[in-house]
Amino acid sequence: MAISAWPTETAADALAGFSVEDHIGFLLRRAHQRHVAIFTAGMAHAELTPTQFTALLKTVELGRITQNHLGRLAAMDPATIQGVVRRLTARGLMRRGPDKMDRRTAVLEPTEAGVALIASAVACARKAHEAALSPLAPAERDQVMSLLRKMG
Amino acid sequence: MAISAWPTETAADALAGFSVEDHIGFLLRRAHQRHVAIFTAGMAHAELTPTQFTALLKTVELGRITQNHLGRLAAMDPATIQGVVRRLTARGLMRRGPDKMDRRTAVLEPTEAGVALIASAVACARKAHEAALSPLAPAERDQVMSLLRKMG
DNA sequence: CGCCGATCATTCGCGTGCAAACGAGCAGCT
DNA sequence: AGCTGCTCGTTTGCACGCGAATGATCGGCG
Repeated sequence: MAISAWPTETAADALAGFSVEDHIGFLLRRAHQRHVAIFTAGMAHAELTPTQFTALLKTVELGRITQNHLGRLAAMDPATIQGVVRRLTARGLMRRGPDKMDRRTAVLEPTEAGVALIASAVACARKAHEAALSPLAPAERDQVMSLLRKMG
Repeated sequence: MAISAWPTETAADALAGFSVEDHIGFLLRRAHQRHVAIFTAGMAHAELTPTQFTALLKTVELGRITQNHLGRLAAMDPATIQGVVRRLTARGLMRRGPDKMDRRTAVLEPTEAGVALIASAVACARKAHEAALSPLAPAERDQVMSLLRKMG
């Protein structure tokens, strides 16, 4: 019997049937990379990264919001949102002010420039969304959005 | 007519019907983040990041490979794979040697420690794969893998 | 009132991810 | 031989992303 003649434990055994290309993490990383590339190219004139766009848009939508709260809505931890907000305020796209009720928090609100920029940025984001999904049929686009939402 | 009474251009117009949560980039970023968290937790004992795991696995599979070639297979650009390989070689999981035929390239190969580590790492990666897909039904898992492959 | 756990924001360190620029080496072509 | 264009690998700079630690503040509870 050929099977019993195999070594009991080999690296090949553990690797059998495993391919990185079939790993969900690999596919997610690749798809995300591709979207960032598409988004960045389309957003060239506005110079907003995907995370900066998300943070600024949420701020414009909500008007006044705490930094950590904004981070939770935008799926960024406190350490990350801190840097994003710092870069956006440095560019004059949002403003930070103190909160009279809670001296720990910094309340954020968009500036005129931020509101003005977000309109054209949304248009670019729509195009990036379409471009990233362009390899898929319309029904498939709905599917992948729904499935990713469940995985979130 | 109410419509003609509206302002010609407002930020609200551009934002109408747009929600970051419905943007493919946002969903990809969130799903990817979640997978990295799951993978990292499961790989705690091996101390391999997803990219390090991918690079090491590919090296073990192929035996001898050029750094840039490895990067292409693992979906990392030259600047990124350089850092990944540097950390893996520093930990003694792979080795770099010169190529007699082409003095530009550095040929990589796994060490004994690298081969030994990859076996248990693959088991952890399988678990992370299952855990990341756990919110989905079996048929949906195949769907999302197939769709992400098309988007790659 | 004082204490204590939770929350807010910041900082450090490490690891991706990529554009851009660079020097070295290879191959083909004249 | 020289030239040209390509590839290989590296470095720098910037931007996420997060674990962990820190300090300030808030809230509730005794």
